[in-house]
Amino acid sequence: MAVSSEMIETRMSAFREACACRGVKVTHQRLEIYRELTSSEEHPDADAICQGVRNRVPTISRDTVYRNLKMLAEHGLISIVGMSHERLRFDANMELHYHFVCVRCGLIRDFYSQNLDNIDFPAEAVAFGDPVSLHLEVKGVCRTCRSLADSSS
Amino acid sequence: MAVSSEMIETRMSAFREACACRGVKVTHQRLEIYRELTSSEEHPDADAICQGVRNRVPTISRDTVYRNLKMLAEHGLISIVGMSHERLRFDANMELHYHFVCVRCGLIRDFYSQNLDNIDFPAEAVAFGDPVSLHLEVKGVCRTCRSLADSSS
DNA sequence: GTACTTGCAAATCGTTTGCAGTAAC
DNA sequence: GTTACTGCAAACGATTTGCAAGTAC
Repeated sequence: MAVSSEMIETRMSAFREACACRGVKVTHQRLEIYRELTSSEEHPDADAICQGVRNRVPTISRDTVYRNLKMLAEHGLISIVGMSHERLRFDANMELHYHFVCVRCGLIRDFYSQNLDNIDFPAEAVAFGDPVSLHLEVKGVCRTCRSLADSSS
Repeated sequence: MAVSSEMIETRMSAFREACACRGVKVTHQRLEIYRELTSSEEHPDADAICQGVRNRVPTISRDTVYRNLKMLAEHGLISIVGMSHERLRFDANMELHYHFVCVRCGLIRDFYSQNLDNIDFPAEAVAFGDPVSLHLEVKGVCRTCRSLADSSS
C-alpha cells in the first residue's frame, strides 16, 4: 500500500477516460475494483480484491469482481500475473517491468531494470515465429521468509 | 516427436534408476507416463498424456496420470510449464532452457541460449531476497499461425 | 429507452482425494 | 508380507454462465 493518493487519483482519472474511450460503462463497482487493484502492490487475487472492495461496497458479488477483472484484462487495462498455476492474480501496473516471486510465501513484487529492458529477442526464439513480448521472473526467497528460516535454525 | 528412440531409451534407463534411488516403485503405468512425456516436444497436458498412454495401457485412469505427474514434479524428475493459467502442462526436459509460447495456438517450444544463461540476477530483484532461479519466456506468433493469418488477409 | 451490468444461483472444468483391491519390492 | 500404487467414484475449488432486475448513458 505504498501507492500515494495523488497517484491513485491520477490513475483513476486515466481509467475513467480509458473506459469512456472504449464504450465501457463507468459503474461504481468497476471503479472500486480498479481502485482496489491500483492501490495495491501485492498483486492480489480475485478474492482479496473482492474482500477489499466490500469495505466500501458491501453488496458487491464475487461474480462481478471476476467478470470485471477478466474484462479489464481483455481490454489491456490490467494484466494477469503469476507463472504458476495457483489462482489468478492481477496487476494494474502496465509499464514494462519484471517480477520477483517468493517460492515460500508467494509474494510477488515488481522491479524495473534497464539492463533487462535491453535484452533482444534471442535468435533461437525468433526461429519459432514472430516474437511479441519477453517475460522474465526471478524466483527466490524473500527477506521475510529468509529471516523466519534463519531464526528457526 | 523428434526425439530419437535411442534417446528415449537412455532417458527411460535414467528414469528407472532415479526411481530406484528414491524408493519410488517402477510400475508399468509410471514408466509409460514418463515415456509419453519424454517422447514429446509438445509439453502436453495431463489429458493428452493420458490419451497417449492409453494407446499402450488402455485401462489407465486419469487419476493415475495426474497423481504420477504431480509426484514426479515434486521429485524434480519433470517440471510444470506454462506461465499462463490454462491447464497444467509438463516437460521432461530438465536442462536449463527457455520457452517460446505462441499467443494464438498455445504452442510451447524449448530453446537454448548461452546469452540468456549468462544473465545475472538483477540487483533490483536481489533487493527483495535471495534469488534462486530465473525464468524467461518469449511470447509471439508461431510460424504456423503466422501463415494462417497471412493467407486469410 | 436501450444496452450494458449486476447479483444470484447453478454449472463447469481441471484437478484432488478416500477407499478397497492390486502389484512392486 | 509390507508398503506403495492403481482405479473407481465422489469431492473440491476457482472460475464461468444464464437469467431477471437494475443502472449508466
